[in-house]
Amino acid sequence: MAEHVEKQITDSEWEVMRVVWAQKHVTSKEIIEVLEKKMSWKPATTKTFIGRLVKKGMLSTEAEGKKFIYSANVVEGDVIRETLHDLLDHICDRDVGNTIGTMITQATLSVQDIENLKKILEMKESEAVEDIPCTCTPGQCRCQDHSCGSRH
Amino acid sequence: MAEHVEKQITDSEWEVMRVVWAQKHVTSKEIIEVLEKKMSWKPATTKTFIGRLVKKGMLSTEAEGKKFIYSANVVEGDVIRETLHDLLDHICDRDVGNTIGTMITQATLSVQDIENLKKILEMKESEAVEDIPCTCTPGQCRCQDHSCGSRH
DNA sequence: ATTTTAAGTTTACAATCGTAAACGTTTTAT
DNA sequence: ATAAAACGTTTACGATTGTAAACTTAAAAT
Repeated sequence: MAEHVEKQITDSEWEVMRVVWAQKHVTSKEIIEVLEKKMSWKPATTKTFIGRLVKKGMLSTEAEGKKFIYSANVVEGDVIRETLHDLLDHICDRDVGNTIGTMITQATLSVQDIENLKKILEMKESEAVEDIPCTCTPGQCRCQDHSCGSRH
Repeated sequence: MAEHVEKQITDSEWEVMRVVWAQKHVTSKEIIEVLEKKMSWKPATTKTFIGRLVKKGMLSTEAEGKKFIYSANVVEGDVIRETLHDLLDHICDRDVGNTIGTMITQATLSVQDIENLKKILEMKESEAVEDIPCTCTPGQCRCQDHSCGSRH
């Protein structure tokens, strides 16, 4: 599992994928209905995105009976992971911890979530490093100049 | 602080912004040099992105002496927050906790980071909810059908 | 003072994206 | 059996993005 998703998906395509992920296999009619409601897209618009996703290899079609049934070729988690990875590519490694902190601060979490996260953090403790090296390109981060704490 | 950043920035533009954020004010020459090295961009390419960022209002120019000095109109943290927010827009509220978990799992964290995050989590505990309501559009998430745990 | 050089601005151009109509087939309803 | 509806495919078209050359003007070097 955890296939590497090379292809990025756009915001609009993501809307379509969510419908497919939510059901296991869907017809275009269902996708169109959901997004007509949510996004106010004309049926033609949704059709375009479906077509592009099929071309990109994100969706599979199988003629079930007479019409097409769509199913996803990538799992939601992988797309999320890939997106997060892209974001982390834009920030200094030393700043990742703070960014996660921001996320936690802004999120609504359940007691269960917090429980889980605490557990994950504890496991992380074993491999925690004293000082994270900055691997930024010189000129794109202050860490090189003077030893900066995180979140400059 | 924490201005709302309406304008999205593209990956390429982000590269430019990082150079500006790293120094407080830079000349185009410096930006060009850094990105010629890192991205193998021709000077003209970097110039284009600088121009677009100025037009978008992300960068300010002030003629210091004879030439221009660029400085950022948005802080890095806000752009990061905005990007994270956009990502969260694509996933079910009930799944945010897990997504953060994924992030923590994949990140390299320092002992200090873990310490901080634990503290944040503890503070979060007070406002932790028992069950996070799913606010997804019907048809884009399974939570509606049957009570699903997070990460379906 | 002229020529070079550097900086900023314009123009270019293909690829992708958002948005959608039009078209060709196949089903389904009349 | 025909007409109408539905589905997938093509075509369209302006906006944004990545990539960069060309142009203009001002500064620096000779």
